Amino acid sequence: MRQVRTEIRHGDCLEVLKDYPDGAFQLIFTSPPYADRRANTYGGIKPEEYVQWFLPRSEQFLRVLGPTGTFVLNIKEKAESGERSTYVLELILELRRQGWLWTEEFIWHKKNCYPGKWPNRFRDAWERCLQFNKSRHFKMNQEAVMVPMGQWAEGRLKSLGSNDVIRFNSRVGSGFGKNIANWLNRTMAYPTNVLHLATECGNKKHSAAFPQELAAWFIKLFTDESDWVLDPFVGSGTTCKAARELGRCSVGIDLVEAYCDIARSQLSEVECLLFEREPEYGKSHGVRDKGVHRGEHP
Amino acid sequence: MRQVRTEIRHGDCLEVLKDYPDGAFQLIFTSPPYADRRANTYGGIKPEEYVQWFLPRSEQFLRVLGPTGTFVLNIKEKAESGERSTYVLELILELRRQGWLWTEEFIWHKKNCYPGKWPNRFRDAWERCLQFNKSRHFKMNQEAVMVPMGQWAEGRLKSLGSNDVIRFNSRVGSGFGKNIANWLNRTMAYPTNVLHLATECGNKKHSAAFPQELAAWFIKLFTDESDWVLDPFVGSGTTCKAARELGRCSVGIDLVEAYCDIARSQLSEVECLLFEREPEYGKSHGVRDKGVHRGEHP
DNA sequence: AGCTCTTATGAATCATTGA
DNA sequence: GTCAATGATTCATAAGAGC
Repeated sequence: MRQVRTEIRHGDCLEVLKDYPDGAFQLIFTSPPYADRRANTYGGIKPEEYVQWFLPRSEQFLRVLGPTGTFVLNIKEKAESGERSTYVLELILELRRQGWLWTEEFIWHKKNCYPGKWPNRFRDAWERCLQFNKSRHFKMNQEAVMVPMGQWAEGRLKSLGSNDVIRFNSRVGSGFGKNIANWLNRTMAYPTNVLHLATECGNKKHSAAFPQELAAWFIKLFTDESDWVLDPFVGSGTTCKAARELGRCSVGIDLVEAYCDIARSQLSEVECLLFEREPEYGKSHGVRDKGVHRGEHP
Repeated sequence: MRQVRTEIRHGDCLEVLKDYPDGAFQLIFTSPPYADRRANTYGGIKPEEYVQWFLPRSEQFLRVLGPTGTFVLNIKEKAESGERSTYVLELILELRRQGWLWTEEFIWHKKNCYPGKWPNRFRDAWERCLQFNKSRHFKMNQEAVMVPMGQWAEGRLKSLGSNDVIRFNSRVGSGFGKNIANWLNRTMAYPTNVLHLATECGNKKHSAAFPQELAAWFIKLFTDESDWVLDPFVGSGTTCKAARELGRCSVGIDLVEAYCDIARSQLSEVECLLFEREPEYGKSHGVRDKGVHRGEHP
């Protein structure tokens, strides 16, 4: 493994990103401050101002993203006076005008969503993960996120007894054995555009807006090892933590200094884990940077 | 149970709905022809013309919907030359300008989605069910769609077939029904805004665009018995079938005569089922109309 | 009756071909 | 070129056949 670099930068991504050259990143994954949420820390952008606040920043994203890169935006509009806000819809339309291709909308189904009961509304159990690209020909490693097949195949696999295994071992190449071999290869299936993930519970010191697995899924899908990942609203650092554990370099930016501190401390824990694991494999992973780096560009 | 009336009307809903008075319906549930889909039967509305095609019709929907009524639109944009179409987003924005409140967006997660493999896209496993209202104060029967909690209840609920649901719906208040009601209350939870349903496979003579359970869910949630339900693009009649089995009156409209015929024949089967089931409960359900009625307004 | 296994079939999407 | 039609790909269901 090559050296994995991780930078946590304090500041407004609109300004900080000017330090980075064109096409520096392969993936931008972020969950921006939602309109009127986290008002105490981010100043609470109003829904009607959200699009105009976002566009100059996404212009920078467009610049620093590589030609085959992907921008994934995790967002969900709130309900306000009985209605869903429309600023996310308007944002999608404006991002297209800015030059982005709106490739796909993934659904993150929150298996354990926030509890509550209202007379005219059920609990909100999903968020959008909007995929944008600069080109139709972007990098996508579909095999990296394959999942075990459903119960239909599961049932069939269970019924494969020792006879079948013997037959498989001894007769590969012949017609029948070959069929089984092909069939065994098909125990994994490609996922769909609906992701089922539970929100991480509050056992961590600082709850993240999304589970690390969500960031990890998109990182595996849209980057290779040593690629650079950006989270311009990094919060408690989940994206960078996921990137680091997957051997991807990353830059996380946050307006709030306290969040940057949290992110750095979380990343130090990752570092420890990596060192502990190393002896298991009996070889150096080349992880020499014990702290979290700052200021070195991709 | 009072008489359940079901009308299947042939024609363009834009014209046919002029026969119906203001506020005649409590729920409009429909899955309109998607842009560029079903071109052979519906003429295939182009994405860029879709909003302008839809708006005059939704203006009629707004008129015939009662003040506490709900309009649920099942729709999904296609992917075209690598991008998702934006006409659904634009439609939502235009419907708000027309006077609708965009109350909620439910996600129908299609457990068995269409297969396929592409280099830059996974299979599409979800559709939108957009909820619109005329007022913040709409009718919503949350208890009618409660779902089993956890595995223990799930196993027991499997044995509860549709007969039991009918029994539960129709006989709450009597001793037996009350016990069921109590038991249900302890083991049932409110659902979220994500619905997990499989598309019905081609075992039926004519495949519907959505499973009957999807229509039934919204009918139970947003109407009472004897309320009127409208599906202005009724297709093979799934909405009216669901409405009828739940004791709701309904009007289904379709541009294609052949679809109207299918819908009517499906409804005749419902009629037979209702008559067959009746002796089980030893009382009249008041279903006297053996055919499918036409022309009588709510 | 319960099982297993086979098979048909979808509101899909993209690349290619032909007008 | 731009547009329409066709083929290849693929997986969760449920009906149906066989034991």
